[in-house]
Amino acid sequence: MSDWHDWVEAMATEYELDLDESKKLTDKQRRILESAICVFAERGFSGASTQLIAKEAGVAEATIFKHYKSKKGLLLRLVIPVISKVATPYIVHSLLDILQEDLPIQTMLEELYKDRIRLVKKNWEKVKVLLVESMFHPELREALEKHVIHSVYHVMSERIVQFQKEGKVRADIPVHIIVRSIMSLGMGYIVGSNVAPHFLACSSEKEEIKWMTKIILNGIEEPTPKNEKEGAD
Amino acid sequence: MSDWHDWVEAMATEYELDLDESKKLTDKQRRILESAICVFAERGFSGASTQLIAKEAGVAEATIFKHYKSKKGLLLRLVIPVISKVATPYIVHSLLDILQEDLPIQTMLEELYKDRIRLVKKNWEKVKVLLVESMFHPELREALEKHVIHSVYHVMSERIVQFQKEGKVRADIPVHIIVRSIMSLGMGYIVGSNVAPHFLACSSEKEEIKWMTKIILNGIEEPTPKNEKEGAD
Amino acid sequence: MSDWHDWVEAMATEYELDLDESKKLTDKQRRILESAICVFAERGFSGASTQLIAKEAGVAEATIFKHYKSKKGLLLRLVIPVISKVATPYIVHSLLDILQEDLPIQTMLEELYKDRIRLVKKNWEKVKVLLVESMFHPELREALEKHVIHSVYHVMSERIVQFQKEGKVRADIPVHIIVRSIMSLGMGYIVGSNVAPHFLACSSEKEEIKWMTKIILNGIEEPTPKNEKEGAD
Amino acid sequence: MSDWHDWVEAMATEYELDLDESKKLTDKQRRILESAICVFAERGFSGASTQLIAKEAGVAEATIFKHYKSKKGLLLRLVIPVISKVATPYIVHSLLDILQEDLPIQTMLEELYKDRIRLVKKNWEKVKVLLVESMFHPELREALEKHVIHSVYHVMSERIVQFQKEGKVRADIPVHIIVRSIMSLGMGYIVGSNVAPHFLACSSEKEEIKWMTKIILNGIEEPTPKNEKEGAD
DNA sequence: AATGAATGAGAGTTCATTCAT
DNA sequence: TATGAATGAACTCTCATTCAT
Repeated sequence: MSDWHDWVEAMATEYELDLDESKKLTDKQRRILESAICVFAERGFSGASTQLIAKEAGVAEATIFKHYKSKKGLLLRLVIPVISKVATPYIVHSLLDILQEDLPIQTMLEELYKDRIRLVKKNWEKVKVLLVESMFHPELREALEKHVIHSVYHVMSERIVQFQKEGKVRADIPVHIIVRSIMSLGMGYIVGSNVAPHFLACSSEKEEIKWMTKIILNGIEEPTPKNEKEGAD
Repeated sequence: MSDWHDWVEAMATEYELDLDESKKLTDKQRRILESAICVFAERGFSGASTQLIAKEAGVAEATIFKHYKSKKGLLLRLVIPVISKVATPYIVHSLLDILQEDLPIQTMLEELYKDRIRLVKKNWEKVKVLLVESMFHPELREALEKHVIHSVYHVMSERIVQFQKEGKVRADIPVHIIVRSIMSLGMGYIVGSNVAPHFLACSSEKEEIKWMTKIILNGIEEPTPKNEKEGAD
Repeated sequence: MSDWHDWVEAMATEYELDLDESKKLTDKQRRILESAICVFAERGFSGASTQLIAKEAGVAEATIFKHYKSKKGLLLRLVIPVISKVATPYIVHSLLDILQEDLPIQTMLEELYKDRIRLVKKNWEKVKVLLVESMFHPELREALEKHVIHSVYHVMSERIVQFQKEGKVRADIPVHIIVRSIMSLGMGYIVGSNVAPHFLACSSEKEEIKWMTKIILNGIEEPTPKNEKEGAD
Repeated sequence: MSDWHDWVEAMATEYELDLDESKKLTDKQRRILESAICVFAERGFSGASTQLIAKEAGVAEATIFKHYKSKKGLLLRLVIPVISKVATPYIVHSLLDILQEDLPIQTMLEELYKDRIRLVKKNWEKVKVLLVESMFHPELREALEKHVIHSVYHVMSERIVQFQKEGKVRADIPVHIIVRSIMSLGMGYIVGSNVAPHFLACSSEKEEIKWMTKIILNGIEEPTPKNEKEGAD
């Protein structure tokens, strides 16, 4: 949380972005951004041409370059906010909100999933662009890793450790695996509901979240009331 | 499992691929393929230039087109085998091998993870290309969905249902959620170990698999011996 | 005469041509067109490279494609006007002007030749391109046939029939042969004067036209001495 | 008629052609030639690719170059014979045969047309290639002009002059115009029957020839027995 | 005699970007 | 501010041709 701000600034400066949202976007600027999100999401950064973005936005190609200096600048203009404004501080903050509330684990997890899933679904196109392009642009990858993943991991693992100390989470499981598992189920749901919603994510969101939480907490195994379940193993 | 063969044939025909592996590849052909995997994985399909692929392979650009007719043909030549030869029949087959062996769940899951993870890790670059490009090429997406995801889902869900009937898996959890959760944890591990291995996947593979399996089976919650944990639910 | 308009529109649309001449051509656009006519005429469509056309026009190659979308579009931009604007309506119109004036046959033919020859000579390069390329581009061939040849043939044959009815043209000769013969002599002169002017077309144009007309009307045979048909000549 | 032989030799040498027909063509050689004629006729020299020619001939591309050294050599191999073997000596010879037979003009013209038309129709594809390509290859144009056109013109004009002296052809018409007219009608028929046979050449060949001859000899004008037809002019 | 493999040169076309207006 | 015109560089792909076998 200390240096993403620098990175954002540096990127914004390098690509001459104006990140001050108070200077409200003109109509054309907004249309360019929307068009760009859409085209990037559909064809990827390299596959998108400024020509097409301009056409979809209903502006001249040159206009894009008046505002964003370069194609990559346009990408960053879309993606930096996801990292800087939306992602990191907001994530961490709202995460902390939830984590610090001293809720029972189950409620906490449910809130967590509900919140995260809503967030990602609302920004799905942007998130998709960010995830895909972070594979091909090292700066993006690093920023994503360092700021988003790391900080999320950080706050979550701290809370998990606390839960372990409180005897509410099994202390023998390595923390990183617990954190990763929680995240994996969430991502799995989102990806599944975008890739094959009809059989990978076919219940209501509420149901899905309930079960994901249950599985994380109690696993899928039928509890064998009296005798040890793994006796035969 | 019935028509992926047609799709593969159709694609191969459209892009004039010779899928008969018995016709051994020339040295140059092999180098082209290797170079292509590498460059596609690094920069994505659109971002990769045939010029660069040729240079890395140490051949003339024209040579690529003598063998693969078009850039997209080259992509498919890499990616179709992952779907057709490696993915579908192999996955299903080896999956069935494991699923039908009538092992206890835990062993089965461990075997499953071990096998799948090894498979994906071995072909990670190809898999990465396939996953990313399936976002931008509808034919790929459809093939992946229809043949790989669907068939894997199919065989797995059948086995889960069977476990449920045998009273070994909780029958109240919807099958699709169970299947997705198993897959999610696996993918989460693989992605994590490629994205941020130092904190998302820092144990030995064996350890990781062991814990993933445990979590899936028993969850993370500390069993509270006396009172029922789900009493409040 | 009913559907050439559609064809022209369709072609113009397919190749994104702006046929509205009121939007005056840029200087560069004009130079591109001139260069293209010249290069196509010299080397044929396939033999001409956009690179050369660009060089001769003194513009960048990319500029050509900004204006004409494709090489074939450029060809059509040259050739459609010959069919649409110059050829069909103009030909028919001016043909009708001449044919309807109720001139004696000889004057009519002379006017016809004079007019047609001037027209074709002025646009010789374009016409040459059109003729040659219509051999290799079916759409062109069809348009040429359907619209130019057919409509010219139509108006001419009607007039000839009328002449035949008036007893001014021998009624036993099939009309199509008469029309073709008139056209043949004209084309023969034009081609001859372009191929071997020094011995195939070595008189003044006026002379040539006079004699062509005479031959069509009275043939070349020496009238058999008894009754003078051209006694006054 | 003196130096076409040199030209042919020079060309043959330059392109390493073996013109000695006694060395019978292998099956593949023949297939290459046939394929080449066909492809050149369909797409023009520049538009034809050796790849396509090879494919249509059912041989490897390299095989073409074993036999003909270069693409242009292949063209000349097709086209030189039309000029050298078929065209010039044969034309002149058979022309002379006809011209010298001392037939009445009408019979002579009919024979001429019949003979020429048969010849051209039989070799139409080759002739088409020759005509079109002579527009783009100066050597071809010169050879065609110098040897074919010139020599044909030469023998024909001599015969016409003779007819004029004999009082069988009007002496006031310039010879070149007469020759050109005869050729024009013939070419007009051939072109017409290839371009728009249904309305430009819709009678039987015999009929067509009969009328062409009639028109050349007596024109199309209705003989007006008593009063002067051009009194009003 | 015939070919599969290979290629340098160049084809047409698109790219992101600049600039005068 | 916004754009039409323009472009150099790079793109995918095809060309005629060579060479080892």
